[in-house]
Amino acid sequence: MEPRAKILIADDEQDILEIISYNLEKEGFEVITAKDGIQALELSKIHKPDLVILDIMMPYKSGIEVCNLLRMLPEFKKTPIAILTALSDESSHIKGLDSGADDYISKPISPKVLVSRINALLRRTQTENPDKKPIKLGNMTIDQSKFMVSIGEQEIVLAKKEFELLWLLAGKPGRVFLRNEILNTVWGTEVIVGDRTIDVHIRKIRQKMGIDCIKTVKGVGYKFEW
Amino acid sequence: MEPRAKILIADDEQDILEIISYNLEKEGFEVITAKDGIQALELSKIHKPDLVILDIMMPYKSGIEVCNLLRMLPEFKKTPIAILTALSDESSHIKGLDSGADDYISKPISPKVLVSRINALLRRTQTENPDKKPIKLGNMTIDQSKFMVSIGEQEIVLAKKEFELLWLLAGKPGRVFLRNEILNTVWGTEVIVGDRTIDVHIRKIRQKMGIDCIKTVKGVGYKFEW
DNA sequence: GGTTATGTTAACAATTTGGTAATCAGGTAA
DNA sequence: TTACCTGATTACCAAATTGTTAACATAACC
Repeated sequence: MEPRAKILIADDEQDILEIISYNLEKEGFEVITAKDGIQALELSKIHKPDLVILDIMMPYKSGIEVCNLLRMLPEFKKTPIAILTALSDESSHIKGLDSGADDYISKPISPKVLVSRINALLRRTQTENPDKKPIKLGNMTIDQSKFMVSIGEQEIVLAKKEFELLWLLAGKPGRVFLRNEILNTVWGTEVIVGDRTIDVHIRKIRQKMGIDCIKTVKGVGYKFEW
Repeated sequence: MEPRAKILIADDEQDILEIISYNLEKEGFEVITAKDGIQALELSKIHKPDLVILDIMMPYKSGIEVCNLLRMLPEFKKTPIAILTALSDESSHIKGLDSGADDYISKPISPKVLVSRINALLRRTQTENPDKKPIKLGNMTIDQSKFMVSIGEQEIVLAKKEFELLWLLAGKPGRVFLRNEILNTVWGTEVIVGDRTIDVHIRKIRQKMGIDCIKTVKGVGYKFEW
């Protein structure tokens, strides 16, 4: 498995840290743990995680304080931050969101649900962030930062979903992506869309690209082939 | 549309069972209902559902007990299990998640929301098997992730069933697969197909491959031999 | 040679996808 | 606000592909 995102998680309960780490690592994430607010801040600066999960109740600095401090650093302006808190504590919920956190997760939470929320967060920001390198195949370039595809001199503008779909397929040319995989990656596990949605987007991409570089594997899925 | 998942739902309230069944069947699911914990267990063993929904409060065995017992059976290790419970009952929330359930759904819930959570659960688990390593034998490669067979430079395109059949046989070269084994693996136990179906597919594979690498073992089955 | 299992072919059934247009949802400008 | 965009999704039917069956031919085995 290719390394996925780097996640920093801060909580003062060792048990929680272990359970969450275990589950995230199983999913292919790289996990960094911190056991208090100060450590969370320091480790964040060192490791530059792609996602930060902060418990509210921590020694020295609360999750909310850490969140606020991180947001002041330019490199964490856009990093997704999730705040963990006990179910009951409604008032901190509000504070948490005010502090610029992207999600608010109440404990207890099942590992699977946690993973899917993390995926959702990463997806949300990864598509907005101009941080990935453009894909180049022959005279074609797919540039995520500009949200643009060019073939030779010609520039093609794709809509968001179209681009995400193409990005996914072109990321591993030749590999067949099952319809389910595509749904999970581009649309996420939370949203439900009909069967034909994928086809329509594929069609639009083909139309705009002019060249048929997306092959249908009937009954299985789609693949990109240059 | 190919039949979708088989869902077992257990609740002691007849009304709930009916409402949920109705809505799930309308969505194309096959629904099995159980009215207590014991029945839920028995019917699960018989029908092997793809997803199990358990109410917490049930006679004889609670949903959590059933969940724990199911998880002990190898065939239910990975089956998604959702626990249904009344909104108020927070403590069971925790127990429910500890019991290895994949989702926790609080009643009351609208049919639409329920359906979408079921879809999410199914999708999450149905995709988990992305790519296996390609089979390589001499100059032949069978790559499941690319859904492609190549002999030397030549690429051969097989249809879905053809590929699955070849994948099975080539997975253990030399081993003879009984016709029944093939049916169970490629077609599944639910579908009934006639005798000649396998032969026809075998023929198509032989035809497309050009080389006869599938040997007939008369009265027994087929084997792959390079 | 008779019997049985498999091979072959073509027809048919079922499924999947492509294409088009309608609808929905969210944003933007007058 | 309203009217008007654009993108996303759905609906629907046509077209293509795939899967299955049936019927008959052929080969293997006794």
